[in-house]
Amino acid sequence: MGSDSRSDGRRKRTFIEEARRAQIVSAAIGTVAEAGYAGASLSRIAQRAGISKGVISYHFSGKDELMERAVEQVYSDIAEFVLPRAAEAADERSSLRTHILAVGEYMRGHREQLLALAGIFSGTQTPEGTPRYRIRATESIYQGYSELLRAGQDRGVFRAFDTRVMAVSVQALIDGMFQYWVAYPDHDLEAHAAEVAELVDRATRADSPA
Amino acid sequence: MGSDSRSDGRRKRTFIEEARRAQIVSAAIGTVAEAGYAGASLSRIAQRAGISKGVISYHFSGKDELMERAVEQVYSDIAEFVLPRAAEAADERSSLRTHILAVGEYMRGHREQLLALAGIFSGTQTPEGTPRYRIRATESIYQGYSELLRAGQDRGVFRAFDTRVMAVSVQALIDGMFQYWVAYPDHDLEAHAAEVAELVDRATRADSPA
Amino acid sequence: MGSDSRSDGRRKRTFIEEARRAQIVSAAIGTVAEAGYAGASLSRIAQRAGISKGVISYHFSGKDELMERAVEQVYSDIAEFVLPRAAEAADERSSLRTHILAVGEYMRGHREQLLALAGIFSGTQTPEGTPRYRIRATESIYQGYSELLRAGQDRGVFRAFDTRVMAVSVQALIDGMFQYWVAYPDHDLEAHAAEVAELVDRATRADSPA
Amino acid sequence: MGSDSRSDGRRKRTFIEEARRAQIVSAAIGTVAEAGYAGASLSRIAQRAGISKGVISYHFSGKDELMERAVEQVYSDIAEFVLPRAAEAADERSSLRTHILAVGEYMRGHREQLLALAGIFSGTQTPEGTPRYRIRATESIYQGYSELLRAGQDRGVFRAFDTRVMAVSVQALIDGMFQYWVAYPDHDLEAHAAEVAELVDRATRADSPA
DNA sequence: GATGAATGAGCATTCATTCAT
DNA sequence: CATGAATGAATGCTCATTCAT
Repeated sequence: MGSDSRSDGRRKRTFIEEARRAQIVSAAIGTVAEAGYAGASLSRIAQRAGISKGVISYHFSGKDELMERAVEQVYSDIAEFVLPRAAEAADERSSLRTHILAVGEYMRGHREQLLALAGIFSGTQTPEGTPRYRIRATESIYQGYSELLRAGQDRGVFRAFDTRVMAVSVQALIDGMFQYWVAYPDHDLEAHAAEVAELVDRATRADSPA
Repeated sequence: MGSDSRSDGRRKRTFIEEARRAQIVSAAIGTVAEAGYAGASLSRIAQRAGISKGVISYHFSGKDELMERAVEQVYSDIAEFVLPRAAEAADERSSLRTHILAVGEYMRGHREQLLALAGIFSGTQTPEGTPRYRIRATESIYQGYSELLRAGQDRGVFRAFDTRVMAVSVQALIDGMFQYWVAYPDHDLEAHAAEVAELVDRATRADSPA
Repeated sequence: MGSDSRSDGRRKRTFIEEARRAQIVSAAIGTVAEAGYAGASLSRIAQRAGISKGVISYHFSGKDELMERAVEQVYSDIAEFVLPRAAEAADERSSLRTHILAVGEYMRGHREQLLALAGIFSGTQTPEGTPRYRIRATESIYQGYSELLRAGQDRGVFRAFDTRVMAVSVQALIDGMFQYWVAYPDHDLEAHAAEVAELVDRATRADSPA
Repeated sequence: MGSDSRSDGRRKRTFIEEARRAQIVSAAIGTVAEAGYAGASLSRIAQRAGISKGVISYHFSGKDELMERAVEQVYSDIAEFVLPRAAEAADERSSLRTHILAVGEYMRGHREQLLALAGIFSGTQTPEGTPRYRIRATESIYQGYSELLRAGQDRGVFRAFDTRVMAVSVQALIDGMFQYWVAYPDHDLEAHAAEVAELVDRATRADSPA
């Protein structure tokens, strides 16, 4: 450690070390998606990555850290897909709608990643102590929505409501859509997303045309 | 078996057997709420119930059956609380709002039960194969909402929308409310429920004042 | 106990008690034949007999005694079938041959009993201490053959050989025939028995036609 | 797996892995011989080997595989002892006799191994379904004898008989000899083997001195 | 006589983790 | 950097047996 440590507590990593980590995280995502969190033992993940079990322990402090990184990975992939699309929207109403539709679109093309996300969230849930990293992850989502909603309220596009609760609700609707799609894979995700977008629009917009 | 079996496949149970089963289910709920699904080993449940591990195996075919019964227990308790209240509502709009508020109210008084429910759902989730009993449980909820929504549509109280998607969405909003409350126990559940009720009302009602 | 005890240590048994015991022994035989010794738990045996587990414990000192009685039962059934037939034989050579053929014949009609016998012998085998009752059971068979063989030797029908070893060998040939039939149920038991009878005859008879 | 697998399905094994496996198999043999199959739990075997229980699971897929390997070990040891001796025999009659005597001789020096063999055979016996590996093991013995017997018949050394039945019978006589010796450890194995060899010779040889 | 409820030891197995090489 | 060998605790479950009713 010593000279390799940084002020933020993270070691400097070589390029090939990062590549190994990415490879392992990817194998972890695939394994959780395929076998569920309970079935995703380190040896199974190692097997899928074509490496030895010890390598995982070498690169990650433990299973927890690995799963945390997997969650981060998926979240950042989603954000990378959704945010640019939402940014193009004309106003907040349109942006909110676009968010929802874009997430639905992303889901359709990345079932495995979403499955892994859900699996990890489920598997690591321990009541009276929602894992730190999970709070961190969802918190940033809530704040993104909250800011959007408040901006819309300020500009008179949205009605008055508790932005925090509304942010939680939007995310809940998206989660619910995903969960339903997991249980019923043939479900029409696009139509569902459109219906949810409409629902949210009606629930949030200023009672306009008085 | 033989002469003890019934046409519905359930054995006749003595009073004291039912009492034991109820006691064990209750211990299971408490343990899952406290330690999460992963931490709710049979021995821990037995310990909490003050009985020997074997007793659980004696009364239940396995951990799966026990957890299934726990879910059933919680669901029927919720229904017992919510349904009578919703039944008194004047019309479907009011009934829907009452549903949401009543569930919120129930949650406040039964955190442990809800925690257990969430823990069991999380812990038994296996991708590509949502457990039969879980589908059964949620399905009945979806159908309840769907019927209410359709009735409201027929009577002109609700606008046109996909009742299935809306049912899933209402349930998702409630789940989200609960999850948020789990992460932030000091959160104002009552206000949250009211906000959700308002959200749903706006999203579903016929655009009356045209 | 007291006044009910007898000099030989066995209690006097009522008629219905004997009936129960016979019923349980029969269920034990059927269960071992069907599920193997390992699969023949007391509860399974009780289930097959249509009684409660406790009844077995009430009538037998334990699983060991029950299995012992089952072995006795099968042995005495076999003897009842074989001995009269062998008794009609003209001389010892003929009697020995008849023994072998009769046992083969009995096997064909009582696969279940033999299966149970083999299962119990297998399941209760503990090296460095062949169970007492098993020694007793086989010992009486060995002695039966030994007497027959010695009588034949005395009368010049059989050649000189160690009668004990020969007795063990005859029984081994029969056991082997049975084991083979278990592994290959379509095997022709009658032909096998005839071949074994011929084998034994050649191995034992006085080298007469010098 | 992947790159470590071979066309025959067996992984390449390091020297030290083979050593551990051999050590564990040896401990398994000793434990079964001493405590019987039922008493040979993995923890007892591990204890005897002076290792942790997990090591067994690490090297073998389960108890079944371990026991299978133990059987293979004993069989190959016996074959290594018996076959060279039998190969020196002048003709088939002599070879058959030598087989029997050599097996008897081997038994005297390897009681533990034979005890284990018998224990495993007994313990894994399940009616209506003799374990695959056991059939394979005995089948190869039967075929060995069958070939020898047929060769002898072809050369006129042996009389006409069903070679399969005779092979089964020879093996049964050897098994019987062993079982008797287990029950009566002081029994004269050498004399017994000689008597069996004589028995078999008389039963099989061409009725020469016509 | 009979029952069903309860016990508790024992089982095979899985797994995250550690460590010498 | 990477490996495979080893650990040992923990899990769900089975079962013969006991005992109050």
